[in-house]
Amino acid sequence: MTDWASLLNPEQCAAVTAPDGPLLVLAAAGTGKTRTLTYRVAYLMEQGVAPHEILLLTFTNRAAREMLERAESLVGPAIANLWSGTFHHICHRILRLEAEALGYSRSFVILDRDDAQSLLGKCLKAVVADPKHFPKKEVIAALIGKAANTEGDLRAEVEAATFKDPVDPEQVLEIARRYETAKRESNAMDFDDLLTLTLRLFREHPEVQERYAKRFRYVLVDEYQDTNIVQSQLVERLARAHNNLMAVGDDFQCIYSWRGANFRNIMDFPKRWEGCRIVKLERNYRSVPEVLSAANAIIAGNPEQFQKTLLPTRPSAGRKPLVAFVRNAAEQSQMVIRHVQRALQSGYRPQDIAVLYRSHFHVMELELELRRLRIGYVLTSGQGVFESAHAKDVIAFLRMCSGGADLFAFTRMMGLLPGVGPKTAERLWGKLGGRFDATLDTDRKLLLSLIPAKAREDWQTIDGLIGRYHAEGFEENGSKAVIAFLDTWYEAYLQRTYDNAEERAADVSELAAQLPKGERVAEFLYSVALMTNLDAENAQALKDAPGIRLSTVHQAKGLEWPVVILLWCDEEMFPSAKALQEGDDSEERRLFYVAVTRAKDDLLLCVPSLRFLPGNGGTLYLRPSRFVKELPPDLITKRYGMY
DNA sequence: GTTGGGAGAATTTTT
DNA sequence: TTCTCCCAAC
Repeated sequence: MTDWASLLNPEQCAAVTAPDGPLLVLAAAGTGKTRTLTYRVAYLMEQGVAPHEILLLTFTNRAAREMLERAESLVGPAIANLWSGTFHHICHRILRLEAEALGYSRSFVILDRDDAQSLLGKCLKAVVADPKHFPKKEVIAALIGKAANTEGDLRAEVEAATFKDPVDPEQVLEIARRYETAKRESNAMDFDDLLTLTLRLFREHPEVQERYAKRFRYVLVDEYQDTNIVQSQLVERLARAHNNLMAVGDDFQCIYSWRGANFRNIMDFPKRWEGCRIVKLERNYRSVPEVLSAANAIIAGNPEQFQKTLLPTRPSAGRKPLVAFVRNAAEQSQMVIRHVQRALQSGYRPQDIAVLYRSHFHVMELELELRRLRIGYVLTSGQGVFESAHAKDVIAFLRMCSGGADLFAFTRMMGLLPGVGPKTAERLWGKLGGRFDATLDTDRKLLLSLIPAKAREDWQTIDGLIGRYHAEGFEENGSKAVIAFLDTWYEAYLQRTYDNAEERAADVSELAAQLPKGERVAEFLYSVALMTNLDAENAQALKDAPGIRLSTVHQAKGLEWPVVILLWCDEEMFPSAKALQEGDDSEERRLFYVAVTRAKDDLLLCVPSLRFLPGNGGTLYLRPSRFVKELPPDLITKRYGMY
């Protein structure tokens, strides 16, 4: 028997060893949330709960992986039978088994954002006569997504939104209907569908719901403050029968309400789950007191919250957070680089240092400067590895080779051929009868005969690759397939299409190297749409790679570094002007709080006063962020100009 | 129908 | 500066 009390502080121990029933753990930043969750898993297993009876839901893939790793070190390889992952992953896993109950085939494809939006764009064009005076597909996509994630009414969403030109809600509804139909006809689901269709599956098929609810006798949810209505209903349906629900979260760190996350879910948890135990974790093991004081001051500005104060356990560092007022982006970059050099001199490793920012574009100048000076960095934000055109081409190729191709992969692949565009691709797909199975010689011969003369030679090469794919067992070794594709045909395509062909080819080689070993290509393809740049096989390598870290604050959630530098602490930048249009600044403040609480020892806030606008040479004067101004002067050190 | 050039717009956060 | 969309030429 494990002596839990000796391994955990009293509050953590209370959470870990809590009896059956609903449990809410309010875990402030850096108070051992992950530790508590993983020990809870270990505790349950020691009590005789089988791993396959436990469901562990997280918000990011990284959190899921980290928790599994840590749990494995406690309980050993049996942990493999535990279902853990993001809501999207778990729903995906369920739908792969149950999709037929919803009228989908089990081999449905997942549309990533680009695919989903271009499909939506087609529907929009079919409905709207004058697209110039109609919101763009991105805007419509956002409205549809908002309605889906909040179980809301699309018409109400449209009526509540403001547009340049008046918008007829009927048209938006019609676009949404067509989009639904289009997805169904092509056996495709977008990200939101993974959640909403699983919920519908449970609603319409109580026996399926019951099967999963029975199986998962214990449901554990991380980052509960960032769940949306659909997610909380899914949890409810899985856990209501047995009440063994553990929700862990911090209302201070709710930063995804723009995606439908509703921190009411955590605020109302005690009401919805009668007899729920509440445990507060407030002892912070991460940061020095100087950082915590600043964090507490920032979050105090928000009205509605569970009262929690970060209590320091570490000794003082004798150094307050530094607020550096600099002139512009160039000076900010210099400041960052000097700060990094100082940190390195005092013994930190590059990977101990993180530069955080509100939006991707905030880091552009710094990135260029780091590159110029050949300072190593790891950028974990921006376009994902799998989102670039060349990566998607390669994945489309794999999809064509491995089992039955889907419309989206087919269209993409055909579009690469000379003289073939969307219309021809559509026609070909129609003539194939809406299917293509690369394992069938008849399908391959038919397609080869249908390809227009102009593209025939290219397609013959690729068709040969498809033949080799099956003859040489590439299905078991995806990287061989990718390399063969690149060498035989794709590199030449890149050369004639892009001016940065070498870069892209190198990317593809890298991708080939990253393909999971020992996994069938089909398995990889199923979930590739749910992977982000953080989830590639080399995640571990990335974790240990040298170089300072550059990341958005959102992506930094759950992580920590000894030294944290925050860029662009200015009005309009952080808080972002766009976000303020949506409502009050409380979410931006929570986001700022998340940024500050990532720092263990040392925090630098950069406040440039001037920004060059994109385009031709305009400049904009910036005022220091309200979040900086709100910091009591005695908690920080101010510095004007460079070191 | 496809492709490439040119004009125009634009920078929030993620599964 | 970079991507996206639209139009005109093939």
